[in-house]
Amino acid sequence: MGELAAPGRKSIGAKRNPESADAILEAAEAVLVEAGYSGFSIEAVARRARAGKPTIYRWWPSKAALLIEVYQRQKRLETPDTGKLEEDLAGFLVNLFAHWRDTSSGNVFRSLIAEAQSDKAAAAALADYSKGRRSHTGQIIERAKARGEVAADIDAGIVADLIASYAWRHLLTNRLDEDEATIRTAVRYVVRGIAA
Amino acid sequence: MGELAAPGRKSIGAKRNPESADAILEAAEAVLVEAGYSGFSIEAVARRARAGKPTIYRWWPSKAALLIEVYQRQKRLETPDTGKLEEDLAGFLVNLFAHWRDTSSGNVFRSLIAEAQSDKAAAAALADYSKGRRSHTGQIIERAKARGEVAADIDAGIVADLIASYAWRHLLTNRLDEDEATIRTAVRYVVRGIAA
DNA sequence: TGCGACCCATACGGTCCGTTTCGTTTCAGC
DNA sequence: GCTGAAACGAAACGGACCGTATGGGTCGCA
Repeated sequence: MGELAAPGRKSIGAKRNPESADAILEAAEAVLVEAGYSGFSIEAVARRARAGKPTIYRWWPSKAALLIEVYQRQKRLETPDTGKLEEDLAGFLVNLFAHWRDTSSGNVFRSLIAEAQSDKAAAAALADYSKGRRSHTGQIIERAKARGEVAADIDAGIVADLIASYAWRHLLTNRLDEDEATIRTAVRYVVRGIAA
Repeated sequence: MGELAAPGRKSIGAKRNPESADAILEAAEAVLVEAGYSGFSIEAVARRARAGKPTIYRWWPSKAALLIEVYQRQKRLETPDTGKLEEDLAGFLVNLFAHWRDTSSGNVFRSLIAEAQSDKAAAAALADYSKGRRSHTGQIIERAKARGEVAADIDAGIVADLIASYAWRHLLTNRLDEDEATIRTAVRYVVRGIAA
C-alpha cells in the first residue's frame, strides 16, 4: 500500500504537508491490517510512514483521533432503496458485512470501538458518529413509514438501534460471515414487529 | 476491598496458596473499578494484591484469562418468569442493565469485550461464554413458544441474538441508563414480530 | 530578509510487558 | 528427620511504547 513513500520526506515550509498526512493515514491503515489492533502503535505508524512521532502528535492528539480519521476516509456504503423495508434492511446488513469483511473498515471500526472503551475522546467521537448513522438508518424506516408499510407510531430510532446493535455484535464477535438467510430472518422478525 | 491482605504473604509450601489467588482476583476487580480498563495492568494488580508478577503469570497466562475469571466470579443474574414474553425479556434487560451499572460487572465485561478485539484467547472465551448465554436467553423464548405465545418456526437463537446485541451495544456506548420505556418498546417490536 | 511554522531525527524519563534470578517457606516422599 | 520440589514475594532484566523536548533543516509569507 503506502510503501516507498519518499524516504526522507522533507518539510514543504510553514504549512501542513499533505503528503505527510496521507502517508500517515495510509500507514495507519496498513499497520492495522497487517499487525492488527494489538500491533497498532503510534511508533509503528511513524516507522511505516517514515514520519516523526511529533508530526503525528501535532495533528492527531491521540490514537483514537487517528483511528477516527482513518475510518472516515473509508468509502461510504450506499443503502439500497427497493421499496420493501425487509429488502432494504437485509440488503443494508449484507452489504455492510461484506464491506467490513472485504476491506479494512471492519478492522478499523472494531479497533475504534475497543479504543472507545478506554479513551473518552474515542467514546465521544464514536457516539457522535453513531448518532449520524442512526439517523441515516432511521431514514430507511421513515421511508417505509411514509409508504404505509410501518405503523405511524413506531420510533425509527429504536429500530435503527436494534439493527445497528445486531451489526456491531457480529463485527465484535467475528461473525461477519453469517448466512444471508439468518440475517434476513433476524430482519424479518423486527420488520414484522413494526408493520402497520 | 482487599486491603490489609497480609502484607508480605508468604508461600504455604509446595502447593497453590488460595489466599494469593483470592487477593489477586479481588485486586484485579478493584483496579478495574478504580482505574478503569486503561489502568488495568498486571503490574497494578500485583501491587494492589501485594503479589509478585510471576505468581500471577504462573496461574493466568494473560490479562484476558484474569479478566475472564474475574467476570465468572461475579454473581449470576436470575431471569424472571412472568408468563408473558414481553415482560420476561424487558425485565431481563432492565435487571441486566441495573446489574451492569451498579456492580463492577459492567466494567469487567466491557473490558473483556475490548480485550477480545486484540487477544484470541479472550475472543474464544467470550464466544464460549456467549454461546452459553444465548442458549440461556433462548430458553425464555422456548418457554414462550411452548405456551403458544410465539410461532413454532421461530429460531430462538436469532431472537436471543437480537436481544443480546441490544444489551451489548448499550453497554459499549455508555447507555446503561436507558429509559425503561425505551427498552420495553424495543422488546415489544421484536416480540410482536415473532408472535404466533 | 528574517520570522515562524512545518518537517524529520533523536533522545529522554516513564510505564508496562513477560521473564529470570534469588532467597525463603513449607509440603510430600522417602 | 532429611531432602527435593514447588510455591511465594521481591527485584531486576531487555524490550516496546508512551508522550514530550530539542535541534537542525526547509520553506512560505510579511
